Amino acid sequence: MTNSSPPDPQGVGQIFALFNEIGIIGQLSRTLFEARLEPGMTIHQFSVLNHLMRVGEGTTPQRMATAFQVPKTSMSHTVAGLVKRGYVTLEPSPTDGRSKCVFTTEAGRACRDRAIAALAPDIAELAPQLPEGLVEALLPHLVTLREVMDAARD
Amino acid sequence: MTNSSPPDPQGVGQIFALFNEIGIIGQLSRTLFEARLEPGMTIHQFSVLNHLMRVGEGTTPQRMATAFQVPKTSMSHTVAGLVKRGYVTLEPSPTDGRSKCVFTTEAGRACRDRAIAALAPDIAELAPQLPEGLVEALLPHLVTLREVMDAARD
DNA sequence: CTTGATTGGTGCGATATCGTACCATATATC
DNA sequence: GATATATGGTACGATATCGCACCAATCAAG
Repeated sequence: MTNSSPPDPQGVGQIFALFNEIGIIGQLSRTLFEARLEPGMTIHQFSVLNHLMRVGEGTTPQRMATAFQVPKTSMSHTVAGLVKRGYVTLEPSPTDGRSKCVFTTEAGRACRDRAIAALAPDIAELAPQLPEGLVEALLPHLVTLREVMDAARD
Repeated sequence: MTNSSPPDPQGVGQIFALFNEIGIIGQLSRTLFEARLEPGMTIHQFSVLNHLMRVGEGTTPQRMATAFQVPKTSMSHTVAGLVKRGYVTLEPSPTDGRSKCVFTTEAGRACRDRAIAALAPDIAELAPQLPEGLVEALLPHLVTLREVMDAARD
């Protein structure tokens, strides 16, 4: 407990530990996921596919870059990979000559469904090992935490 | 809600959403952290430094690789970076001719303290924006979730 | 309309991640 | 002790991530 500054205004150490746990769990779930995705497919690629289908088709790479909090060059690379696989198409924006718009293809939707189906067994195996009500207890609080952090980045 | 298989044994969709949130928050906090670490320093490098000081000096790279759930080549690379910066030393193991042992140097400890001090203001700024008791509500549940997942990987 | 600042995207180079193959040491079996 | 298997680490190549510089289109002033 690096006890240097005064009194620890409001559980800074606690929040630090919180992010530590979240990071570890994120890493564990990422490894879990990647093992089931089709070879060569990235979590990011899957996430983008998922995002398009959940949030809406036709967003721009830049918007997804900020949504995912990654540099635009990274998003560019991810989208390029999906294009190469034929899972999304990149159309020039009809309203803004600089932008492009991303749409999932039929193959993309199928791929996403396949991926989720491939993931489900692992999750179903994990589920009964979790204490009753744990997920329900965590999820809403995590959502608010994300919302606060999302809003906090000016 | 990919409604393909039968009845969704036990909130598989919920758990999926849970991991989704955790992944996003992890990404947000990673970006937050990286912005404050000294230039060229990775989260992984900081995590290793932190791990050594919290869990114990003298572990082997391989043990840390499994602890962090990353391939051993990645851990090797991370440790090499820390060695190059003079933050850890790699000694041959006295009991096992194959292994090496990792120890933090004085500079390494100083670096870790500096990093935490650099991070604290951001966290302190975030803290008051969080609902009362949120961290306390989340942390224990996240710990058990991590423990279950940790135990689940045979 | 012209100038200057902003914004979306790409090209490129440096570094990180990670799978495969490989080597050395250790452990098990006989 | 000899052989087989397992384990820790490294070398190397392929891909991912990301900062920086650049270009084109938009927007804001004047």
